[in-house]
Amino acid sequence: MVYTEKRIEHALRQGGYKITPQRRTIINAVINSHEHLTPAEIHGRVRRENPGIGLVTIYRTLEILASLNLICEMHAGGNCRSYLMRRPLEHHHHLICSDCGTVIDFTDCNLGELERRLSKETSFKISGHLLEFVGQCRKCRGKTLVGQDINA
Amino acid sequence: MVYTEKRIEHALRQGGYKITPQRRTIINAVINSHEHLTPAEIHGRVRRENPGIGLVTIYRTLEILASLNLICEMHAGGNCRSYLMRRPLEHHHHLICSDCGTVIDFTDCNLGELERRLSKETSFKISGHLLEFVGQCRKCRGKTLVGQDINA
DNA sequence: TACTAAATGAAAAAGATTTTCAATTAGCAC
DNA sequence: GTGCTAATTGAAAATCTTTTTCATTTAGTA
Ligand SMILES: [Mn+2]
Ligand SMILES: [Mn+2]
Ligand SMILES: [Zn+2]
Ligand SMILES: [Zn+2]
Repeated sequence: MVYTEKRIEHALRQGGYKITPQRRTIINAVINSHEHLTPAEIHGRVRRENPGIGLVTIYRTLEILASLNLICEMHAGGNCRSYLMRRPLEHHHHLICSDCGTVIDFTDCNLGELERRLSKETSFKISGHLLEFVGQCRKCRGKTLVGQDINA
Repeated sequence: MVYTEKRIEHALRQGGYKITPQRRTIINAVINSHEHLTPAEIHGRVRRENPGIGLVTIYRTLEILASLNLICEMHAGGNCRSYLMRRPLEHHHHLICSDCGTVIDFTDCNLGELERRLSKETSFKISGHLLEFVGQCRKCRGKTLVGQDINA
């Protein structure tokens, strides 16, 4: 199921939100990028088409889109800035280069059984999960010799 | 293997860092908490023992401790502030309540095989992973009816 | 005890995100 | 189409978080 502009606008309407030119522009910027963008980056792109648009509107729109599950946030290791990214075509996860930031998507995670067990043991109603592997890409290997575990 | 003050100080010395009263206080604050604390929260606690200590010193010390793998950061969904947390006794992951922020640790993740495959396919040298489940705890359930997927 | 590089804290700077509020506008009723 | 109204927008200010600078202090060592 692909997230087209039409579908996203439909979802917005369903949620009781209005369709404004600003929102249209933002949605297009996000749809048309295959990268994970920060609000500031989205602002930069959106301005090319609509120079007057404010960064605040980006934040507000992204918040709505995220609340409707149309896009979502990404939390990379290292410096924990909030990176917003486009909603992909399907559930997937990331493999991130800790040096250059390259992000590779992958789709299989097989966490269903673990999720079921946790849910049972803790009485949580689990609604999602975040899985990221961190390492060094081929390019970046050979420069440093670190190897850190980002879990805790 | 438990991270006592002594062991952490040893690791600092090994890394070429000096042991200062400030660092001692910060380490103790982190060791003695079973919660995940932000730099500001750590500052608050540390000040009770050493009122003059600056927030900058917290940041600097936490950065060192993280670089030595003695503590690490946590990236929760929702508002992506960087939460620092104490290094637990072993590799583990989190189950987080999206409403009240309660964090439950769990240790099994069985990601070895997936990691090996990814590593092979992408030529990444994988050094760690981050796995978090998000949901609603028992208490918080019954209030709202959301159910979001935090992946992308 | 003296030396020196490392560490500290105050203050400023830099960034990111949120709040406020007056002006504008999308969607709807007529 | 016209007008109404609540939602939306953007500028500015306010908040927060994190980093940088720099003068002063201090831990570790000889
Ligand atoms: Mn933990
Ligand atoms: Mn992705
Ligand atoms: Zn890389
Ligand atoms: Zn809860």
